[in-house]
Amino acid sequence: MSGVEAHNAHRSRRTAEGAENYAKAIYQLQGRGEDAVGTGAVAERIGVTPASASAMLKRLADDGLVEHVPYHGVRLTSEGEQLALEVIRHHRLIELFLAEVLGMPWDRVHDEAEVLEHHISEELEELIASKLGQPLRDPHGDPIPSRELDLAADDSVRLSELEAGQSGRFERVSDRDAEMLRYLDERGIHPGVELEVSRREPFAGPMLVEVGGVTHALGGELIERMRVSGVSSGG
Amino acid sequence: MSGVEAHNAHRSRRTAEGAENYAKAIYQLQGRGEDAVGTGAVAERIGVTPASASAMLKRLADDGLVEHVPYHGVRLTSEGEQLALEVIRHHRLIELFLAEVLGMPWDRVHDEAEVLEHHISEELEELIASKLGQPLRDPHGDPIPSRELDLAADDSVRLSELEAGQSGRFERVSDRDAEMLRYLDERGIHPGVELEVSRREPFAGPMLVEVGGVTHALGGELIERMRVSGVSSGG
DNA sequence: CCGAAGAGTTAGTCATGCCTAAATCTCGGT
DNA sequence: ACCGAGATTTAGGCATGACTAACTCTTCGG
Repeated sequence: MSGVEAHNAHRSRRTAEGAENYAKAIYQLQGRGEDAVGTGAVAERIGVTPASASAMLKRLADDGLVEHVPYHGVRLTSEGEQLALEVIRHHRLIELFLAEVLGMPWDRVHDEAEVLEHHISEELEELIASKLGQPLRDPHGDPIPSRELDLAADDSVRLSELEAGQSGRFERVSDRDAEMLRYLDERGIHPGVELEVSRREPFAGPMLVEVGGVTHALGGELIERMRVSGVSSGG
Repeated sequence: MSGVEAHNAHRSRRTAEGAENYAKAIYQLQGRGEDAVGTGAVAERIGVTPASASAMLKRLADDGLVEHVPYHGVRLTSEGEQLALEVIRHHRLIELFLAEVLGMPWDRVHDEAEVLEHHISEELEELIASKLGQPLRDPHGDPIPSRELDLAADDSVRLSELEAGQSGRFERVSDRDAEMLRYLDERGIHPGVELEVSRREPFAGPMLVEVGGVTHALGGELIERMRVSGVSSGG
């Protein structure tokens, strides 16, 4: 009996795992856009039917995590945003921890973190963060929210937006596609490396990008997902 | 969609968290005794009402994890025992990992492991085991089942069974009582230390035990829970 | 400005687990 | 052999979260 209460009294009222996942999904779908997020988009992101998402969004609204205008989508409340950032902090700390401390390949840390992010205590979160030296970025270059849940502003642009001749630092790439991560890993293309666009082939052709003296032909999907900062023209 | 399937295809058919907890509880209640375990005992261990346990035990029986004779208790099938050992392996590896690698105090690793044991992948289990050098015991001295789920036989006896004058090696202590662990920790009494029984006070009085040149008066509850191996008489 | 396509919601189920209350079984003692 | 105490199970609910099928709302094209 007492064990159950103690467990549920994690912070104030235990947040269900489902709520955490939805908050995170909505946060990431909102991105920098101000618009409300549609039920269908959330459903697709989570991997459930729109009907399921609709029911869940209503619950989240009841819990004060989102504002829901029926038929017009949801927007996170600040409470919901806090929750999302907490989960994202967990996720990225765990990813980095698995990669750095346990040597798990960076294309596999995502799935593991996706589960564990909901199950670590505040204490373990802090121990992990300390062990890693309060890191600012995860293995894919995504910024890690601070303990106070502040997230570094991101001034990166899509690699696809660069013109031939421009160069910059490879900043980050989505962690959700393991294939893509393996592809980049095999070519030694990691966040932090400098790269320069040699040429852009027309008709949705590949972008020729020079990294460490080697030129790679990167496809359209990839250069949409890769983000670059500190872009400078010419060379 | 694909994400959900991949996640559920953990091994063959995903084992629910509840089943894992019940299997573990039943395993530990069975101990070396051959008798079936009663519904009430399981309920108490898990921290639910007997009604809840009864319903759950029926489900476990349907899933082939236990044999359930209504009104006469349950016994793990070998499948159920495998599941229990798998969870126990996770639990103890995680406890040791938290203590060794992250420096979490040994009186707090239990609660964290209790949650995480259900959520680590086989791959992470193996990475942790490798990092720790395929360890044989957790921080409380409990043996860790091997990857093949073999568990070292335990020839330890309760400290309470020792007579004055006998000595032995403190082998293990239950991880379930954080108070007790803190108490022992403060006195430098850890698994592995040699100890000798100086005297036994009558009328449920304390046992006077010498550890590293210091004599401690240990209460009845404690010496019931502490286990000792390599007992030798006289000195 | 109306009607259909498509997005979103409601209705009705299911599975997992827990609860209380009420029934039922077992077993020891007379 | 029976009775009652105590253990156990059944009955009926609730919460979380997902599904299908059916209904409704919004919006866009003609």
